[in-house]
Amino acid sequence: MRVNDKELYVNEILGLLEQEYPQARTTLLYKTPFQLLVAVVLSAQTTDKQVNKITSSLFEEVSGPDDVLSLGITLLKEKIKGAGLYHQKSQQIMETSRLLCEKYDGVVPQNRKELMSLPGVGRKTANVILGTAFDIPALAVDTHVSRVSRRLGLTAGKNVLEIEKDLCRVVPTQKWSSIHHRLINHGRQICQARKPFCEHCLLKLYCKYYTENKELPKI
DNA sequence: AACTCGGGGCA
DNA sequence: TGCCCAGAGTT
Repeated sequence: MRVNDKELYVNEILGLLEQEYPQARTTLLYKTPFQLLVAVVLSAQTTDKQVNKITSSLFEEVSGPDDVLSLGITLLKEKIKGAGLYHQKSQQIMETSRLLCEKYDGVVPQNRKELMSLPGVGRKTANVILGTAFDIPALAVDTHVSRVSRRLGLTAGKNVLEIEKDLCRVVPTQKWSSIHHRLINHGRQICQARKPFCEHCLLKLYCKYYTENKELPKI
């Protein structure tokens, strides 16, 4: 497929996704970049429903890293109980808050290197923050995005870096944060790993696994 | 690339 | 019960 055809193809897919998911905002609750950071850290191995339950009360008291410090590790752990892996996450959030206050004047940095130096913040979380809170072009590739991208033939890569690189070539990154949420919603609601609802999928004619009747990658 | 970490919701 | 969830860190 030529590059122009590929762009056309991607634009058609993005148009259908926009039609399916008109609202282009995150399902995660947050008002400050720091709250987004905490919400994304909590979301590992935890359903967004559970994350929202925790953050809706936590964020009444916590809006910046200094609030976490004054809360203390014991109360913090108590408040995020219910998230998966909350023992290590409470320590990571505490340490990250301490680093932000001491080295970054309490402000969440706006570049990937510094973000990833914070405990609990990996490449995916860093890219979500850059793209969503700061509107900086950054593609956050998680399991849903990688699965949907592979099924639609937007990438041939398997690991996240390859997929991120492939997507950068075909997706308009200035609109990424909205596209990101749509790909995720599609992956969670329709294009599920084990039981995809292909009959309800607006994109099925673009899916090589559907049209070629191949076995779906189940990631 | 494989492995560990592990609370809670849901069938 | 068994499976899964908007991952990161270490080896």
